[in-house]
Amino acid sequence: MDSLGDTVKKLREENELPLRTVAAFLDIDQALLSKIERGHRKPTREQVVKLASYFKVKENDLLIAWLSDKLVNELEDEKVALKALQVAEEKVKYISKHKKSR
Amino acid sequence: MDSLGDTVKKLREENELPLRTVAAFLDIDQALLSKIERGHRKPTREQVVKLASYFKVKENDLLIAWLSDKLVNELEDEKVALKALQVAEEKVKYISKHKKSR
DNA sequence: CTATTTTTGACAAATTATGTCAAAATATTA
DNA sequence: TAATATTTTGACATAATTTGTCAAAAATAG
Repeated sequence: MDSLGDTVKKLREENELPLRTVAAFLDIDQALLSKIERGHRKPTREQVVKLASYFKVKENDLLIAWLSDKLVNELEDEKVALKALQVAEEKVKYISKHKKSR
Repeated sequence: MDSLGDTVKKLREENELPLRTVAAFLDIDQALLSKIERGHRKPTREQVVKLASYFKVKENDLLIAWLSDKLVNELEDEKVALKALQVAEEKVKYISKHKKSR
């Protein structure tokens, strides 16, 4: 049940890299990367993509972790969170079934 | 598979009210309500709550429609949308099982 | 045709997200 | 322990997005 931040921190530590190095690759301040790892800030999509290529892990895996974090975050303390997720799932299925071209 | 906007529009038309009236109750410009009904703008949580009480429908039903719209919107064109929703569901379940007080 | 209602698009104001900096806290190692 | 390197924090600036208004155009009703 890892958040994206946990995953990134693990990857960075496995590779024994300081924040500085990875942050430089992402072209952001190391303070920001620290916050991202601890879940105090949300990275951008581009940053997630860059991280996947940097650590050579599947882009989709990181994107799923990132998106699901965002969804959870959006639902915060809503009591109907689960129901909303289920309805959203139906809607997404419906849309993907009915979408033309786009 | 109705969006919140569709639901609100139906409710308003069933009650044969002009945008003007409902918008006045919400204390917003009617143009904004028009956009909300057509899904071109997202209402705030407070507005959704007000709408539920105005039309005397279950607050939770509108909130679920509103939240699921937001989630779908956030997932937009992501190919991993469904997976992300499923992971988010697991995370929400996990959190609600482990949350203390809050 | 005239009135009313709805929709649209450009714009302003407010809010939230993203990033930096410098200092404080923590960990490492000489 | 002292010195150095790393990480974390919080205040702040900037950028981006959201939320709302206004006025005019389009659509609908009478």
